[in-house]
Amino acid sequence: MPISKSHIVAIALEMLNQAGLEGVTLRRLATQLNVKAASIYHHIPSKEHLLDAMAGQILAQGFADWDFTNDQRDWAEWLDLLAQQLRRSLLAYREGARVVAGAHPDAAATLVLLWDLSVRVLVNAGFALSQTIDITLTLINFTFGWVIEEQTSPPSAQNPHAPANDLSTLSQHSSLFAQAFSEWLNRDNDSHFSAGVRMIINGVGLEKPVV
Amino acid sequence: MPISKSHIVAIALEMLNQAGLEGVTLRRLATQLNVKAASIYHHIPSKEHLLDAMAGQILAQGFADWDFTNDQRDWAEWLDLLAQQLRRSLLAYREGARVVAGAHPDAAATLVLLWDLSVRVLVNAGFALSQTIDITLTLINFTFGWVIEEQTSPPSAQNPHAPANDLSTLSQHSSLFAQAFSEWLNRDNDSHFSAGVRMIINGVGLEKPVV
DNA sequence: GTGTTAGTCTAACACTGTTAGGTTGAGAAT
DNA sequence: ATTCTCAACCTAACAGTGTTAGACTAACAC
Repeated sequence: MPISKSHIVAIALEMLNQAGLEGVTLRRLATQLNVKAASIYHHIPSKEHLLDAMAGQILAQGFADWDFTNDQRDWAEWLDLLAQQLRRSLLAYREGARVVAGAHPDAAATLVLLWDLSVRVLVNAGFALSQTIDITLTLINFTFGWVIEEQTSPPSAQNPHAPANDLSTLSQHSSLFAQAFSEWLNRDNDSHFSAGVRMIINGVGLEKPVV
Repeated sequence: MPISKSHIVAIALEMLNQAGLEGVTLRRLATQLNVKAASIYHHIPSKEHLLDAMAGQILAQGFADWDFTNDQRDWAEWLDLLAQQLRRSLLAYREGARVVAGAHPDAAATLVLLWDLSVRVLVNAGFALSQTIDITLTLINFTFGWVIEEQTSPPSAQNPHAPANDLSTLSQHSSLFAQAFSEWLNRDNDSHFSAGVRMIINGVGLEKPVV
């Protein structure tokens, strides 16, 4: 049975979760496919294209069960749903946010659907056209930045309950910061992210033109 | 005159702006320093450390003229200043946001100062301790996500006035999106970013406990 | 049976980060 | 003045990377 592009991408994503982004090499990937590295080029023109395809697949999987036609949602619920689902999709793979953010944009067909739907929902909710881009871009870029940071220092295997966050290394410097940080640690990452999303959505609400 | 760590980092940053992140290789860097690649290891233990030092330098330069003691600022002005200056610092170098976001956190001493100051300003303004982390993290992660996206597709040399943005490739798919996008293009990137920052700050304002 | 072609292979190229071990030269110690 | 030390550099190599050229094989079409 010959290998196919989708098969290559599937194995590459598996390898991404096991070995991380720098662990995904063409020779290792080929070995996993019972094939030599050069053969991959018969299906994919370059590693860059492979990463693009992986990014596309990550998003496609993350939004597989979505209905992209319903643009009559409440705008605030929509934005929350968008951010939460995007984060979940990126978290599904090790360094997923980095992979998707680093991919060529046209490789992710799912993003087109998301953008289009977001503009339609926001327009239907009464936002001005130009605002719809600002709002969606703000939320999406926030989510990418958040998950990239979230995924850079994953919880160690030794201590799975350690904060998956860069801040832990800073907390020893200032007592006030350390106090704020330790209090902040009482909630989990989901709650932290939701707090950020809530603030953004609340801010968006203030931009809504009165009808 | 022997080379030094700071000299290496300075040339590496120069090379970053000229050749991009993937163009910064130890052999090219050594050539630029009139030295062989192995000699760099006498001053820096690994490329990872070099990238960390570059990230630290990018932030140190971007916030060189800052006073980190004044924590009596207006909280909203402070957050705006933080976001704007952070973005400017990252934009100063090609792929600067990627470099800083990818660095080990403790490599950037400037971030410690920023975090500490931010917590103090927000506490002084009446925010709860745990909120100060949420707020600062939201703004910083948003800024990183924004600038990473902003720097991934820089304006081409052929058409310097083209949008430095991924969205351009999407605008051909949907007419409503294309319309929103073209209207959005009438403003420049600074204005788009400021709109995002403003929304976030407005949302933060709603979280402020009443005194 | 012959031709075509998809799919794989071997071999190599030009790189990369990194290390081991050798050379040089200047300043300190005796 | 001579030895010693050591920082700073060197050459050479290793193991790995993405990528390409060109040869082989097996299956299908006519």
